[in-house]
Amino acid sequence: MIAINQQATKSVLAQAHQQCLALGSKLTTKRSQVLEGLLVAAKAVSAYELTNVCRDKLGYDLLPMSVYRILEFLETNQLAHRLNTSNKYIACSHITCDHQHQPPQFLICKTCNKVEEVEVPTSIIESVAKTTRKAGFTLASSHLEIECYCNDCDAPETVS
Amino acid sequence: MIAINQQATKSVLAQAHQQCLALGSKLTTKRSQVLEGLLVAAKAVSAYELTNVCRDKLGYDLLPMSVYRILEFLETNQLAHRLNTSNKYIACSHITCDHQHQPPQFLICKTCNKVEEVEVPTSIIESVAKTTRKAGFTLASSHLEIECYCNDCDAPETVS
DNA sequence: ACGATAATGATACAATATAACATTTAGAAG
DNA sequence: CTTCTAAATGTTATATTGTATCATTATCGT
Repeated sequence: MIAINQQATKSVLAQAHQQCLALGSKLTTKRSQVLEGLLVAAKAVSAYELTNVCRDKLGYDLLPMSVYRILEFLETNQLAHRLNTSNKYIACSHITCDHQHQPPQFLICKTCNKVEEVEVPTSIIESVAKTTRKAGFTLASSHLEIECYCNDCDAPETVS
Repeated sequence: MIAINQQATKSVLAQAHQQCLALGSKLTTKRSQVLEGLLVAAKAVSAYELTNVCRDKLGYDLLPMSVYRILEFLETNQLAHRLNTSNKYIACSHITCDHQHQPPQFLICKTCNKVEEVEVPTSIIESVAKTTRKAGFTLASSHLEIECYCNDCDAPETVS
């Protein structure tokens, strides 16, 4: 199990390296370490939590300031996402795909921070764009974050 | 203009007072002051910014800790909303309506923090609920926040 | 008036984020 | 191979957002 995950991580990192090159940037050692931290965390973590994951689980020593900078780089290169509703970060779950994606829709467990990344259906994008236009605004991003409970955590009480 | 706004604010506060009573709680002086601060701000503001608005524009002296507590109260009583994407707060724009509402959808200008609060269309709620269920999650809230630019601020460059 | 509960005051501190400047590293130009 | 430049990272300080805790005050039913 652990071996398989390590293998999978390694392959994602290799792919990420290629993706950076294609975008004219470089996945340096530190950047790769931060991305690896996101992958082993396997849920949304704050920049400071990620610093701890990198140190405790991987033996990488990174300063929070560097982690913030690198997370910004990873976002720009579509390797990670920032979740605005929780001020946390996750690895992009589509690093090993090569097709273009719709804007992401994140299903975020309020309890354990597990995140499922799916594509925003076209119908929603169109509906949101229309509403936005009607209200006299211009859409900046269709990225959606939805607060949920995952099956492991279950809602505290019945949700209507 | 100023007189009209003051009048409008007063009427919203009176309505808010009634709404609290109906919910078995009380809109105390401090709480009313914080709500008034949100109303005169007329855009999304952080708790600390709100403290400043209350002091500078209204002459009310409030501690940030109190403001946080009161904002939580106002949220519970559906008089204010917390915007998770920006860690800011706005007055509910439906205080003077008395019908039940759909979950709110917020169009938020990234530049000036102006916010338009509309209802989430039923079709979106259904779509999100379905996606969520399919992924093995339970929806916690359909509250949506959309990043936009308002007409006064315009997008920094053309948005696709 | 008395006691219980709600509301607010006050202080401290935790968690998240950025600014600013120094140093090191990696490539390009000569 | 050196030197210059730009990118990346290190380092420190500080700003911003949010919570915990305990003390004090106000409100209300009895």
